Amino acid sequence: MRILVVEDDRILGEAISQRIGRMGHGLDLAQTGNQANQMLGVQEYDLILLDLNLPDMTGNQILQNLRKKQSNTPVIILTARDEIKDRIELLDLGADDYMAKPVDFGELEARCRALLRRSQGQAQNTIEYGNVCLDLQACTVTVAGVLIELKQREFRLLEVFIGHTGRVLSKETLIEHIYNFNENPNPSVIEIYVARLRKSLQDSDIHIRTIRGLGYLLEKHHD
Amino acid sequence: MRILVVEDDRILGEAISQRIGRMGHGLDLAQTGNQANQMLGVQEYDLILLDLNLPDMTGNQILQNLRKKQSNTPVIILTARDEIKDRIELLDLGADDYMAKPVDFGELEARCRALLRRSQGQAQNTIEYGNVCLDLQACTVTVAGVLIELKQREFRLLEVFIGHTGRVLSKETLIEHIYNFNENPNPSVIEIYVARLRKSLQDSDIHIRTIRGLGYLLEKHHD
DNA sequence: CCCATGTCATGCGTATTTTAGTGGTCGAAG
DNA sequence: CTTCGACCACTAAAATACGCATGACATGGG
Repeated sequence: MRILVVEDDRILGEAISQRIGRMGHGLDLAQTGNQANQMLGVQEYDLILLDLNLPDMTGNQILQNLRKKQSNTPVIILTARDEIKDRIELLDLGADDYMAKPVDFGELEARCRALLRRSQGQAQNTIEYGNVCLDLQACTVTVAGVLIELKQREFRLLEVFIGHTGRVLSKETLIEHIYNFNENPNPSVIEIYVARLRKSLQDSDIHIRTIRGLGYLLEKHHD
Repeated sequence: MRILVVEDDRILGEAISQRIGRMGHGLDLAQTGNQANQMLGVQEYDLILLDLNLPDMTGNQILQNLRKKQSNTPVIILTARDEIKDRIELLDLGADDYMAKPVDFGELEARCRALLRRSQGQAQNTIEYGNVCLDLQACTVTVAGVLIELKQREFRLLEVFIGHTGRVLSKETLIEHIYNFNENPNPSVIEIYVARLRKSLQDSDIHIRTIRGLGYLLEKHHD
């Protein structure tokens, strides 16, 4: 999962980044509205943490901008202001949640988990597809109830696949979801991880179909 | 949209119901945990407002119960307690949001709207023409509901045809649409792909008519 | 320093795309 | 009505791009 943190306060931004980073997600930090908009133009995110008070524009504008593009990435607002009116407006604008500063990191993590879960169309902390079950918190995977070992990257890849079932995912798209902005690996690394994932999933009833020239597609097995 | 309100306090429950009802949604009110579980067994809801302190069981149990059934209906918790710990647990249990009592009705409405929007927002990106249906995300095509296999180029070509129904498309135009600027294939490749597409579409109710000297035209079949 | 993990480079096999070539069809002009 | 030329359909085979396996090379934490 790939998360954008928009926060001008360097200290707070870094603190959040660290915390989120430890959850094992790809993460970008924008310190101005402009920067944020640029990044949003280039990259699709799975979650956005948005500070309202930015030096160059209000979080409001960023949010409007985002929704205008038909994006439905979940957004959590961070705000020092606690006037209910504003919050309502933001929720109506398309924010999904908000938190008042000072931020309680534990709660922030929980809310991130809840929203990420929802945007994947699941309301549980484990995602199941076929006989494969991901535990997002423990970062473990079971196939038919048997625990299997996945490396971090493999796990994240599988997470993206299961979160986008029914969609063909190109190597580029997959890279965007499991790498940071400043990382530019060769798209062929995806081939490697797909290969490893396939090996790990060979006893499961799902498999990754390659669609030549387009990407990969997660499917249930039907022999 | 159909909403379940679980709230034992009669006054508050009615107030919420009225308010939500005015948003134009169908609504049921449960005053006990048992009642709630019963209703959840019979009816599928699009959103649940759940009071934590019920006479016969905790909201917790209802939530667990719900998630055990693989339901991913969004849930908003209503709670008088405002200890952060509890809230985190609930979010982790699969709640999507919470509000502290006393409830601000404006805010409640806004949150409901946000969650409903999100759960609806999984619109499918498909184009239909006749009995042919393109899924742009999965890059798949069905004819009369049956999945057919198309190569990448064939798919793109069909996409262009369906996106320009009622227009005669010259080979040159088609090439411009499915090739990059720097690629300059022989215009006759289009003939090949049209031939292959025709073969794939022979069981459909659309066909590609040749207009000699001008190009091709996608039409619905009428024998 | 060593091991675990992640990334990259090479070469091979195959699926897809493109070209080439042959024969067929259409339509206009004689 | 016939004939001619241009355009189109179709097959087979060549060329290419793509994906995969393997192993070598980085990197970073213990």
